[in-house]
Amino acid sequence: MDSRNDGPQRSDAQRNRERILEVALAELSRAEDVPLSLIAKKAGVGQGTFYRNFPNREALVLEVYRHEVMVLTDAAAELLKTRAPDEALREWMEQLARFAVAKVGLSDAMRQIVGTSAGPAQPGYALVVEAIEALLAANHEVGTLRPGLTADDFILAIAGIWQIDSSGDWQAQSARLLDLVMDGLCAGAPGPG
Amino acid sequence: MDSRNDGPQRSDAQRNRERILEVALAELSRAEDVPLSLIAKKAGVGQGTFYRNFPNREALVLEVYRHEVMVLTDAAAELLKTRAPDEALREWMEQLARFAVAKVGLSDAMRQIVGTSAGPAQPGYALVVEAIEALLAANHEVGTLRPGLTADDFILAIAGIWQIDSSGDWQAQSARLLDLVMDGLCAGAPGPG
DNA sequence: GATATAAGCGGACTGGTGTCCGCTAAGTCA
DNA sequence: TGACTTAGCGGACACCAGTCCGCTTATATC
Repeated sequence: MDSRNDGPQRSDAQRNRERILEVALAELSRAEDVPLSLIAKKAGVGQGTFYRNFPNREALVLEVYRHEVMVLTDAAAELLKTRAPDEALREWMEQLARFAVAKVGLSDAMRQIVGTSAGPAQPGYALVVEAIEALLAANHEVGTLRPGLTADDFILAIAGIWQIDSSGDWQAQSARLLDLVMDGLCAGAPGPG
Repeated sequence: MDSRNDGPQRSDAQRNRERILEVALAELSRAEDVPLSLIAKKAGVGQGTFYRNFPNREALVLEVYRHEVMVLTDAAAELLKTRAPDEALREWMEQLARFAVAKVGLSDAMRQIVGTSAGPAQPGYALVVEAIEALLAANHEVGTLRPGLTADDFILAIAGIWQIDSSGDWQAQSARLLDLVMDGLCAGAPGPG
């Protein structure tokens, strides 16, 4: 445990953190498997500083893609305004799948994070869970989902998304997976009323 | 690539491989995250010998649990003899889930292997795929599965199994997951005839 | 048994993750 | 502006995965 809880940071610390993120975005875009030590060096900070900010690769990746993650979570709210809840859910899952295939590094991070109790601690991860909960709540409201389904259940159900191989025919593969999952999610739904 | 294809091994080589597996079983039972170098040392072989036999941790784990894996795949055939195909499938998935929770190291290995093109190369993995294909074929025969479902689809659908946290209420969690997946697998099934 | 040969050995080495801890300098208060 | 306090720094370090290559020795052949 380090001083990562609250209170104002020292200004140099904040600058360092931002420089790391800047460099990380650039480097991770070039190759997913850049050594973290290289990112630290290019950002002009020591190993210690780097790891104090991002205790492991997953934490860094999640933070680097925070912007994209926020786009995704915003999309959930948007979809709920413009579509029926079940369509919104399905469409959102498709966006998620596209995202997973495009950002392999993020898929790796998600595989690591899902199913560890440390998961919800990640601030970026919490956003995704919130978006999911909103989607599920809207669907439960109108009775298009099986009863008792939680966000955790949902996350496990779509775990396959993070495993799809981006080479090969991922479009067909993810479509088949999502069809199947969607059917599972909706089976036994009480229906409207 | 090394001489891992066929032909008779030298006797000392075979002895070494067996000693490694012996030690690995003991060590992995004590703790899942034993350093591979320690296993090599305790088996009295060099790093080179170790890695020639097992190019990475997953390969070793898969081989160590080969016996258990074979029990599992045998169970598939057995279930198909004694039950209706859909019940057999469901029961087998439950065995798989129990297995995944019990052998955390194997879950880690499976997460690594699923979704990489290197997966099917693992001999132990191929056995599991065969078992799955038999279960699916039997179900397709009697029309209890959605059409066009392949073993790959199935593996992705149950990917969540490898993510279940063994601490916490994994029984309820896996039951909910399997209910959901099963409904998805069966949705749109043509039915008998 | 002596010889040839290549399968197999094993440990030094590379490169990466994550930790530790003595030191530096930013913020604070007078 | 100077002294004090401590958050934060950063690089040496420990440890592990995986590779490489000169050497050893099991086996085949005579």
